[in-house]
Amino acid sequence: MAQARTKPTRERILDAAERLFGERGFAETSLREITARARVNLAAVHYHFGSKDGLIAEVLRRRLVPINRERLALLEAAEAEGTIRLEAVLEALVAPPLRLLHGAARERTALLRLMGRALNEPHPAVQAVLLEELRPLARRFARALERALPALPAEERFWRMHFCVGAMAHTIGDEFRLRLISEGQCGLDEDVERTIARLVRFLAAGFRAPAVVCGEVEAKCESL
Amino acid sequence: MAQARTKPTRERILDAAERLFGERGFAETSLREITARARVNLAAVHYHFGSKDGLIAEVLRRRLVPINRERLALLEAAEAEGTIRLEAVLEALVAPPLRLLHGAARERTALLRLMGRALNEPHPAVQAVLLEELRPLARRFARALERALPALPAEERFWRMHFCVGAMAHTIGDEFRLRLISEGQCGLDEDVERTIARLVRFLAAGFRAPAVVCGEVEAKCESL
DNA sequence: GCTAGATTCAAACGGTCGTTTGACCCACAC
DNA sequence: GTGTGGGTCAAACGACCGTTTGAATCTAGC
Repeated sequence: MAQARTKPTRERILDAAERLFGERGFAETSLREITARARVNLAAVHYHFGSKDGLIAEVLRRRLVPINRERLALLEAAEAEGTIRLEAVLEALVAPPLRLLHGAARERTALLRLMGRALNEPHPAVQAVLLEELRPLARRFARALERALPALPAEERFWRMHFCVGAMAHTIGDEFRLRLISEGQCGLDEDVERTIARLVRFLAAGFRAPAVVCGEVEAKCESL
Repeated sequence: MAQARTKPTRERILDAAERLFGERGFAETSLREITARARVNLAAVHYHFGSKDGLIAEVLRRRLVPINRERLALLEAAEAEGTIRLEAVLEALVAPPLRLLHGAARERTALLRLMGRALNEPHPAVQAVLLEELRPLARRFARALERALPALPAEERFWRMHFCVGAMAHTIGDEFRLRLISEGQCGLDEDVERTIARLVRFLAAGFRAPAVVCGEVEAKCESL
């Protein structure tokens, strides 16, 4: 903590904001709470970030950019092999954010709840950052999945990517409900690599399921 | 609309609140916006609901209670047969909220984004309602899944329920990102029953995947 | 027609919010 | 020493928030 005192103001604000946004939400956290926790003057936020929206965007970017860089690196490594393994693609998508759970124990729940929740935040400043950071990534992964599953119809592939993102975001952002479901038997404090393996296996099996074809809907009860 | 004018104040408030909460979020929507849209006096909110938190809780309950009633009805119907089919259990969970998409076209996005997002809302009033309404439901479904998949280790089952909830919530709440991923090729406006079939098949395949066992994590790259 | 209770109304309350201002501090170049 | 500019500070601004009040209005029952 002796070091924390000498940290530059800008980072102290980001750290405090990340923590409080994660615990309480963006709109429910005031700049006064953030600057009080960071032991910094209220006006410093506007000096360094321009506005509250600017701070929100920077809080998100600070974590999202390295995560996405690692995702792309893992994806390229997976593509370097001759054939693309579905599991490798999925792991490239879900592992980087989950591995951040190994960071400082105090910060981790706040940070990750924040990231998981940001996906569903209607706030325009939040959506703008996510759109900018995630759009090229989505295109890259869509192409990789197409190569890994050439037989799967495009429509079905998109829907399954959608399901996949939901499962990942919920895993990242909402440990609480897992504990509720399992009545305390499961939690994110178990080995992270095992959690990743569980998620990847679940998703891979879903992606490999036979596609739902036209005319099948009415008959699905009998056919399954 | 001639009828809408004669609707009781209480329902006019709920309708307007549902719409605005869905579009903008709970904290970002003021009671003044809600009462203005409902063409109702500001104080009517406190007369009918006690407080803004009371209104939020009622907005959620109005949709959640019938959905959960239908979920339980479908689940009991599925259990009435001798053996529990996994697909029937999953459909009982995901179909009721998705079928609400058939309601009035204007309202649907707002309503469902609201429900999907509420899961990740840290606001205490929101969490209290969800906890109360979802806890008994989670226990019922956990038992049904145990019967449908007796060979699956409990730990793995809980994790997969978690993944499942995430995929469902994201499907319900975030059509926007699906359109983004698919570059406009997919959307929730396709046949709802087919969407349900897609989701159920994806989830069922995930649930049926072999469990991740101890000691497997390090070797998973080679074994898969 | 009158009363009692339920509902609606305009107006204001105190508080908190994001933002702005202008003075102040201090390290460093000249 | 002096000026300069990046950074910090306390204080205030106007706007908007959820909530409260007390009178006005409506609706039944007698």
